[in-house]
Amino acid sequence: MGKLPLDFYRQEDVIFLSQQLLGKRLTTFFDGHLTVGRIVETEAYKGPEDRACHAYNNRRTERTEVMFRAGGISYIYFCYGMHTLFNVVTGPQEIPHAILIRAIEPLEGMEWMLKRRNKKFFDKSLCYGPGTLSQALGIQRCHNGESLMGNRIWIEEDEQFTIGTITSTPRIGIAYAQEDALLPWRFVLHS
DNA sequence: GAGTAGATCGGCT
DNA sequence: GCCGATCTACTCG
Repeated sequence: MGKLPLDFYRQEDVIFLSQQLLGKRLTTFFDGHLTVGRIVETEAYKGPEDRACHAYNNRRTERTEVMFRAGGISYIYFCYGMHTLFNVVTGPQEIPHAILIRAIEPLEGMEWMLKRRNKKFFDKSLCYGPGTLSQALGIQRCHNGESLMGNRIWIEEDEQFTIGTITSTPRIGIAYAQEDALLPWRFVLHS
């Protein structure tokens, strides 16, 4: 219930969508274990015109191919030799936009998040950061290209939740993107 | 508490 | 062969 529909993901404005995802419930259901976190930080990667995007200049490789598919699927890749980063592919087919989910706050399934992260108690490091949130939710590289309409990974509305203040800043870790490194395409939700 | 080195490997030039 | 959409532990003080 409340699962975001395909129409949502197929919208063209990836900057707008990055802000819309804030406050939503990112949910996974693997091996009978439900884990849910509220999305509190995102970054927009705007396809061909964005030097920070893997699909900059419409570069098509085996890795970037999923971004060219129609919105509503995952783009998951391996970074710095040890981290799995989860993105939402958006826009129509052939437009390689994606949104990196950078942080969540745990809502359900805390004991499984702790177990996957090998931690005893909650603190901010549990799922605050793109690598740690993937680990807490059990997201792995084999889930790349998976539909967000299925029953393993999806995003749902939270009718109870009232959105707070959103601020925008430059994106993290993309100094190589030259002039595009300064674009204010990172969005943070303050509670 | 702040700053930084080291880990570690796939993707692409 | 280089370096990355990062995290953690360890240093120093």
